[in-house]
Amino acid sequence: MSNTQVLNGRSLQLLKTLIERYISDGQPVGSRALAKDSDLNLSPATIRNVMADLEDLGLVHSPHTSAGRVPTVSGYRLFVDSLLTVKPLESKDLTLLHQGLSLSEDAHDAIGVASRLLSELTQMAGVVTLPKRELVCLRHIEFLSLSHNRVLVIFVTNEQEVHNKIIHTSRVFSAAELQQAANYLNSIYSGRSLDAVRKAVLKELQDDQERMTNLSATDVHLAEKARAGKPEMNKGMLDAVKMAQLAFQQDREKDDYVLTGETNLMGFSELSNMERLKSLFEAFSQKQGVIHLLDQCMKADGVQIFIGEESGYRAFDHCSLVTSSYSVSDEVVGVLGVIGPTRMAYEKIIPFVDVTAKLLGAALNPKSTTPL
Amino acid sequence: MSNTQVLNGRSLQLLKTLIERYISDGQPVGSRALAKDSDLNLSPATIRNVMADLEDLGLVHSPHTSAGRVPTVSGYRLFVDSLLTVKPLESKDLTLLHQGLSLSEDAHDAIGVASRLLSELTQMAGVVTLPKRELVCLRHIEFLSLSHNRVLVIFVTNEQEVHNKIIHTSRVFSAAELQQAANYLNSIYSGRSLDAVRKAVLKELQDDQERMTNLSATDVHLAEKARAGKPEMNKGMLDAVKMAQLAFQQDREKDDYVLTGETNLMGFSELSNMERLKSLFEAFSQKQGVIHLLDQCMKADGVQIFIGEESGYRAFDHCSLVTSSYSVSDEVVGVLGVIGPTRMAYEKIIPFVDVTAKLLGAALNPKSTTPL
DNA sequence: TTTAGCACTCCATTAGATCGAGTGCCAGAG
DNA sequence: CTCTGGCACTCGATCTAATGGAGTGCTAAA
Repeated sequence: MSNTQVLNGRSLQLLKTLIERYISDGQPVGSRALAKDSDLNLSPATIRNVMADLEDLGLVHSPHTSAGRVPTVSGYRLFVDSLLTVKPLESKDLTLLHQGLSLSEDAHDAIGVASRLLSELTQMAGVVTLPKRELVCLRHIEFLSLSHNRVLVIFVTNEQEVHNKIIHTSRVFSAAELQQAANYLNSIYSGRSLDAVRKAVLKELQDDQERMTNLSATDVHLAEKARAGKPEMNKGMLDAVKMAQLAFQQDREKDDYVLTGETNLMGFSELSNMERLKSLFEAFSQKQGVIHLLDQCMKADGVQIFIGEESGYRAFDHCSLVTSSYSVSDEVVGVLGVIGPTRMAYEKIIPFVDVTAKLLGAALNPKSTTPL
Repeated sequence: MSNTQVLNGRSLQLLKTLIERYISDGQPVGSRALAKDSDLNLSPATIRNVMADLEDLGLVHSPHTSAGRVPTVSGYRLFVDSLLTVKPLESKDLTLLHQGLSLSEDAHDAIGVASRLLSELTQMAGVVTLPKRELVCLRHIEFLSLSHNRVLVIFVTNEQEVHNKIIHTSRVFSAAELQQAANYLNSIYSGRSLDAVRKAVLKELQDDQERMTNLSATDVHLAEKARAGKPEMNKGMLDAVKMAQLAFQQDREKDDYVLTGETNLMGFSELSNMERLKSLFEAFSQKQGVIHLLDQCMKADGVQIFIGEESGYRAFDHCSLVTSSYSVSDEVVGVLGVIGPTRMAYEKIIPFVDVTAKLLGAALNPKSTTPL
């Protein structure tokens, strides 16, 4: 009984050839074809025995009695984890990537270009998340008074990106007050990450709260102590901090990723089922599911792959997602990848995604971050 | 021979019932069904004769010998132009529209809401163009120095919208210079439409050019004359104007319209053909074709309809587009509409689009435009 | 352990048969 | 002249049966 020694080199090699064949043809692979494709000189009958074993292990699957074999998700998994021989990126593609990304104006532009290149060169869908805010540094903040107690907050980050948001204030502020507040915030928080600013601002407010409580308790000693640590915060500064708090509080950006080339997915037969296609596209426009998936990929750095149902999202059941995180200054700030049918040319896509991530990271690198 | 008097009331009424029936069923309508549906008490045979006439006129069409009749594009056109009895908007929908739009924060928000409501309430795709720049007024402009001779331009418009753009300058400007330039521009151009600003700025530059030429020709007299009209422009102002020119020069916004609910279109059988669907979605993501189409709708005010091939874009061959322009202060500034299969319930969609346009206009109205 | 042979299964394709919806046309009624 | 009933005909849709081929599983022998 071969069960003790099932996953020997030979069966693995056969699995590999089977998957390669299936990826290129899209047809279930029969024992005869496999016998010819593999270098091992085996008869179809032998191959059939091996296939039976692989089927027992859940690595391949027969759509029906007299069809060949098709890889299962576990089969693909084993394949990409240990059987795959990655093909180096074609130099043509490398050139295109390099040119496209090095010419980009600002972060958003670079991300758009990356997404477009991913989708065009792979003929699948390309996706790139926006850099997460923990790693984005504040360069400059500005306030502008609007009508009805509303203030427009504009801030520029280290990636030359401009963000803006409208906040509601408790009273009307004069232009001078706003200017002063901005000056104050710029002097203290410029250069720190958005997330750090958010935390620091919260702390300031808490400290102030405490101080107030203490003062109202007329415990002069404690108030003195609290004040000792840092300079007294005057009314203007407090307003500034409050505004900053409103400005930086968690607003999961509406635009969390850039997706392009979705339409490429409509060409694949495994997605020609309208229901599947619809739920996939709905997932794309609802975004949150996709965001969650991509967030997971950000944790592990390097290339990450979800095959078929592995993602846990029904909409992605017949898709695979190949991602890689990209970094700025050795810190992971985002993820990019390719979405396509489970049957995709992993050996090409993996290095492709890998390189794109590296080049995008390089393009975003604050090479030119001269302070304001 | 009935050819002389073909389009009498009876045949028109039959055409109307046929189209209504076809719109609700999606099946070719036979003479028997039509005989029952219409109030005229006619035998199927008579109906068949009428149908033959309508077919000669190109208003209906038979998919094959023994099928019923289906309206052609001309049939639909006649129907919507003169046969249609519009149904008043359901009050439930009206309420939803009203609530959704009146709560919107800023222009972009309102547009997003409008698009979403259009798609959700019609179960088709909703589209809304951004207001065109001729009607958007500048409220405030600001410059921020970036690295490498780049300057970030931020401007706020009357719709509480913030736009930003990076321009490349010929030399590095100090923060003070930029501040001064912004002050200058704000004092002159604030409150004028973006388009007007663009034109005025161009004129300034031309005038200056002339003055320079004249001066270099040492024709003091002419120079004097040129100078007489307006105060001398100093170096700083010139820089400011040049920067403004860069900032406002035609950049057809990347984001010219907001489209939602595309996935609703995947449910319609007439779009279940993957090729059609793909080319339609490609048109959506390429945008320019759609923009051009919508621009056409902006010329005529009121509801505008493109049925099937009428649009001239192959991708829209099996779709209809019902649009209406929307206005702020009695000026048409944009278009909104619904995209669906040619077989759609025009009698409901038309008033729906009409009302949505009016409500969006109202929501965008500068009710709250207190100056800065 | 591998291989050849054989019976068997199942899909895909084709062809034929049948049914029903609907048309076109004609001849007769109003 | 208009409308209607009747009839032959067309065509799609659906079902059945037949056929071929690809591929398997099992067994027995090398």
